[in-house]
Amino acid sequence: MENELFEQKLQEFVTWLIGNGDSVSTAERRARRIKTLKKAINIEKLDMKQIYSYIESRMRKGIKKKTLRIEMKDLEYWFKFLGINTKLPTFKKEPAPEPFIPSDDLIKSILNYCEKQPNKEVWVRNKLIIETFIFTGARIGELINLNLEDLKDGSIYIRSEKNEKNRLVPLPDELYKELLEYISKYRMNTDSRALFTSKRGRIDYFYLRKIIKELGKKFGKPELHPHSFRHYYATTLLANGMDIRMVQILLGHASISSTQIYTHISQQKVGEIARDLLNRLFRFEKILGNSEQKVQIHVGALTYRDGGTGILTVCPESPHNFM
DNA sequence: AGATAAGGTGATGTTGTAGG
DNA sequence: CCTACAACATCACCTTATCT
Repeated sequence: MENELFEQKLQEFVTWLIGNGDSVSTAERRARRIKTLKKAINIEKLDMKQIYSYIESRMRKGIKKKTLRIEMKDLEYWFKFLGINTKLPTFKKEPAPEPFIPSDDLIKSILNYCEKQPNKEVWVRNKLIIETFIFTGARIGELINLNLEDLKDGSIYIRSEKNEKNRLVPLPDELYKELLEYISKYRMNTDSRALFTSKRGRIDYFYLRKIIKELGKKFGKPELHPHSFRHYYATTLLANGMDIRMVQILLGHASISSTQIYTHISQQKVGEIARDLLNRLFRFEKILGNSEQKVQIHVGALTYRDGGTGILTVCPESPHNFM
């Protein structure tokens, strides 16, 4: 009885949120969270003490601040809906964990495995899905929504459902040919428009995730997931010298700061190169350390701003002067 | 004007179901 | 076993707002 009343109230809350500009799915998610929060705290009236102890117990359980921030925001909306304007605790952003980036070897192994499978309808498709991920940087949602007509003139048109941030990305010639061959020979015609299909129609979000997940596990990398390929795409382009502004366009980022998330690996690469060089310099120091001899090692050419050139040299006795 | 935080929502992990 | 679908809690990506 009381429950029905609450459900009704929640429904009103959802409508209210939508009126305030939330999308349907966000509004429903907020309502669901309020329902969960109701089990732990009094949501009829504001009780800060209770809220603080709730936060404390959640943090003890190891729940991320990000999650708590979302929950507090939802509560704020809820109380606002009830006519209570309040400010609840907020939480500083935590640094994002390192993303998993598949190695070249892992990708080779997986593609090799796909090629060896007898069931061509499934595995030619799976292989091409992975290659499309790797060579376009598409998100899983974008890949699933690809249609036959999106493949044209050696490029693929990636439609982003939200914000109309669509983009045209180039495909390697070979991959383009393989995709055309897949369409004519292996594609299951269970959906009139979808590029990648299963027995029941357009390939399913959950099913595709499972395929990728299990391939990862098969090769000892359970961290692999569809978004890993997007990281691989971006870092490969950056590591091979592509300008970050071009990568931004290819990934469909509105702002460069989003693309910069992908650059840390290239920085790591810079670190490796630097370490390699420093190790060599350090060896010189060991060998020559006791010697009176002063040796200068040329490590590279320099171009000055005025156009002049010089040689960058390092004295092994004090290699730390480098840079 | 560039850094940083907040906010909205898509993505993921987990668990479970079910027909071939 | 394989393919496919679903709910849900939690988290991360990306855009926008805010602050220097």
